[in-house]
Amino acid sequence: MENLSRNFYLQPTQTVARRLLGAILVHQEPLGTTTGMIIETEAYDGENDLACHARSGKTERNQAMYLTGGHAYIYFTYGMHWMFNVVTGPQNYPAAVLIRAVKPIHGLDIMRVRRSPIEKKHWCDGPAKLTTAFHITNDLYGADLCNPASSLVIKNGADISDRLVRTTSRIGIGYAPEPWRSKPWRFLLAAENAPSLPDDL
DNA sequence: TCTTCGATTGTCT
DNA sequence: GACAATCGAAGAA
Repeated sequence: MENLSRNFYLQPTQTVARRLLGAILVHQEPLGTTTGMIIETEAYDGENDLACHARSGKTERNQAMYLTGGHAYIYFTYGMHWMFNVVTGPQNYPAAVLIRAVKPIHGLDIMRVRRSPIEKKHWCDGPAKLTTAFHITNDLYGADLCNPASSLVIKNGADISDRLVRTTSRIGIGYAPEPWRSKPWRFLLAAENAPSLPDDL
């Protein structure tokens, strides 16, 4: 199973968001390795997208969005939650895909400790939930997901057919004006539709 | 199952 | 000083 390539992340943001469905998020930690299949994403596409954090230009917080595709953009919000995004597109084009949900595969014992007493089906079904279960924090800000030596990578997973994918408008961006608020840039795969995996992870 | 609401702090205006 | 790419508990139905 191979890491997704740099070229993969240089595709248009919406394409990357759609194609990340079925891919495998892998975090190697001292305690062990946690993995999960990505089942929900959102695309944020450049300074012209008024729902994107880069809408007001480059700041200290969002500078990672200006890196070349394939890096991690991580930020803190609502006073208590970490969010994990994957930067897309060429350098200096601020776009990213928010990873909103994954289906846990490996490292379940580690996740159980972190997410207890919540029941398993809710361990990773929200963007701040999966960062807790996978222990993704600001330490990984700007990390290169294409570097094989990186502790956080995304691997090629299952090919997801269009009939299993739903799109909706993005969540939590009520401040954004139209047409951005209604752009169908959220991509979902129902957890029960997520294919099972080869067991060579 | 659905809806409401409090928690809590970094970042930008 | 306002507010945020949210979560989870609690209460209603």
